[in-house]
Amino acid sequence: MAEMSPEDWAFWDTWMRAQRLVLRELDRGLQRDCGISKAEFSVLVTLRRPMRVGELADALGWEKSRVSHLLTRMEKRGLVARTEDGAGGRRTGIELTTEGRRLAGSATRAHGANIRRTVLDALTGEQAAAIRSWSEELVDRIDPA
Amino acid sequence: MAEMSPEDWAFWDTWMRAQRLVLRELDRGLQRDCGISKAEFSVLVTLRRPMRVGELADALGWEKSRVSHLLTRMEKRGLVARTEDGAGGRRTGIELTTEGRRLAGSATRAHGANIRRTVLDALTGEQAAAIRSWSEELVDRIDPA
DNA sequence: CCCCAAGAGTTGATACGTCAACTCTAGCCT
DNA sequence: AGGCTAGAGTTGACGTATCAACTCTTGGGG
Repeated sequence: MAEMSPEDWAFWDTWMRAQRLVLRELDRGLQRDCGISKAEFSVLVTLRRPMRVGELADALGWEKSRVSHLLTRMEKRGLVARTEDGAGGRRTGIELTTEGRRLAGSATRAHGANIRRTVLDALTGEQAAAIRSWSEELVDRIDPA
Repeated sequence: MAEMSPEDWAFWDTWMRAQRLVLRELDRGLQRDCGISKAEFSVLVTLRRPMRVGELADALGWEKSRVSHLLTRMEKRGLVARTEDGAGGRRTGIELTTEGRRLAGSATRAHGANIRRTVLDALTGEQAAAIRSWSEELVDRIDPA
């Protein structure tokens, strides 16, 4: 395991900086255009049908407790509703409200446009291929599940 | 401004997922090996000499208030100290404590090793070049300053 | 039938980032 | 000199992420 060279650090710093800028830019866009955070956006687009909390957490790759906290906040704003699961009246489920479904649609369009403008338009085909293959490798390596 | 195609979304989702995994992995490593967060690490390596808060904030590209909050927490743990600037007894400055300097060194080694193992070892030369040029383009585009 | 162990979900404590409002001081203007 | 303004720094409120501890229900053993 070799040491990090100055070039390695420069590469790393630049990448981290670009990442931070992109995330901040997109967060602000989503907040400005739709009034939601990126995390809330993820919930809106993932929750296409009624689900249990654990199922949603798995789909998002988040911890249950994070999902629970976020759902509490979103419920207060009328974007999601906690319901009963139906099957025997067992446990709680969650689903989008009408307002949540409406927001999911408009936010997808707005966020997509922001992504395209901020990130994808700056990307050549070669760069896209390199980044895709690297991303896939990283995901496999860190979280093979 | 074209719409996002399903391939665009797939590319985006994979990249975001890889990013999240990498950041989480490195954060945990730093916490486990050195007991500090990534933000604290950045302060430790940036604060090589006594500085003013605004100078540090500029060097890091962060908001002053974020720096101030973080310094408050780090001061409590004895990693940094708020001092007077000297020149005429004007304003407050900040500097690393002995403990902070020690941690800066060991954390740089530990964190560097984690970065190399987690990220750089998964990278070919071509991918590195593509990602570097893309990162630079993004930084120019979003934050030309 | 009663108890208890496991799984699902929630809650609380703590840490962090952001925004806006606030304090303090130095330099300037008259 | 008196007062105003600009810049530096801090603080508080709020939303958010993580971890651990907690509650509730269900299903199994005795």
